[in-house]
Amino acid sequence: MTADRPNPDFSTIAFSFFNEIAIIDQLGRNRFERVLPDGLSIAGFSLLNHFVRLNKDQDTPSHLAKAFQVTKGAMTNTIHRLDALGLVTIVADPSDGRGKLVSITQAGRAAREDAIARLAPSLQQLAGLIDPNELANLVPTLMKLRAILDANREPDPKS
Amino acid sequence: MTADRPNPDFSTIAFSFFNEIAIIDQLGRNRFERVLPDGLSIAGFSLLNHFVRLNKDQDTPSHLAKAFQVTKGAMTNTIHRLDALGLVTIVADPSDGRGKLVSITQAGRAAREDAIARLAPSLQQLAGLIDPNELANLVPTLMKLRAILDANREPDPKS
DNA sequence: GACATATAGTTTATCGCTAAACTATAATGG
DNA sequence: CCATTATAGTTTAGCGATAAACTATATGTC
Repeated sequence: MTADRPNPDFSTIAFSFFNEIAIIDQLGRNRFERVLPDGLSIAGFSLLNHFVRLNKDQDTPSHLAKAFQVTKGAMTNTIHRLDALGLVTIVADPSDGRGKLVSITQAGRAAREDAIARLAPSLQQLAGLIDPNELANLVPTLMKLRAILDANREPDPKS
Repeated sequence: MTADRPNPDFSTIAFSFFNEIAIIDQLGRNRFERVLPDGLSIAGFSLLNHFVRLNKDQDTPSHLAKAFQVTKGAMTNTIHRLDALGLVTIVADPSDGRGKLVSITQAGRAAREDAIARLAPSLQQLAGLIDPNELANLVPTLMKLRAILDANREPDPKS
């Protein structure tokens, strides 16, 4: 009678955990969003940042969607918004009639720099409030959990 | 030239942290959402759960919005959806012409029970994949961070 | 009591995301 | 080669959230 129910303690812990995660996500997202340049969203900034960090200047939408663990539709939207702002360019993939290639523009690089500069004060403030080590210690465990959750999704593995 | 920029290490850590948080939130949300009864969202379930956990059976929308750290508009939406499903009732507050009082119905309690039952296998699975202690150890730190982020939001404290 | 201001709730516009249907091109295997 | 199946990208509908404008009622003050 108890064996086939999940450990009640675990349920409680999991609820608390996901609840904190959800609130932190909301607060963090909000904090960064309101400081970003006009049309640039977190999604857009992350994409620009991706190009610079990995020192790539071309990538396909489908690969980007996988990298950010987001649906293709979401990535279409993000890319098209950045394109409208002139921060990326989209061209047909010469070697695959179905595909496209996305590149970051000079304006895109500049917008990323600008965004980082705007983010600085906010990060500066957090650095004064949070012990960097405490934060750093959390990351590996979160990565592990993320990997477990990612590898064990509920059914319908369509992609 | 470097003194007025945030510690680069901290920026990197913070980016990683919020990135993991965002992905975990998405995966967790998705995992639970697809297992919930038809019209019931996480927002709706959380609200029903709130009533039961705190053993309340009446609350005002504005208080609920604060409790969940959500805008009034979002709470209006959540409540109206639950009302449409018959899981809560909304009546005018007799002692305040502006206010309303939300109550959970019997159907709402039943829907919550049902949701918890449906959640069980998913939690069961996680319990087998994640060390409960590891998860439990994370929670206090996350709560502390959440409190800091909450207390130090960016400008425009309208609410 | 009247006016200024605060609070409760709703509405509308916008954003990012998912899911699912759809188009078009590739790749595979009789 | 042709039919099947897989993959790339787009589109549409729906959800939850924010922000800001709006209505209505309370409250505080002179």
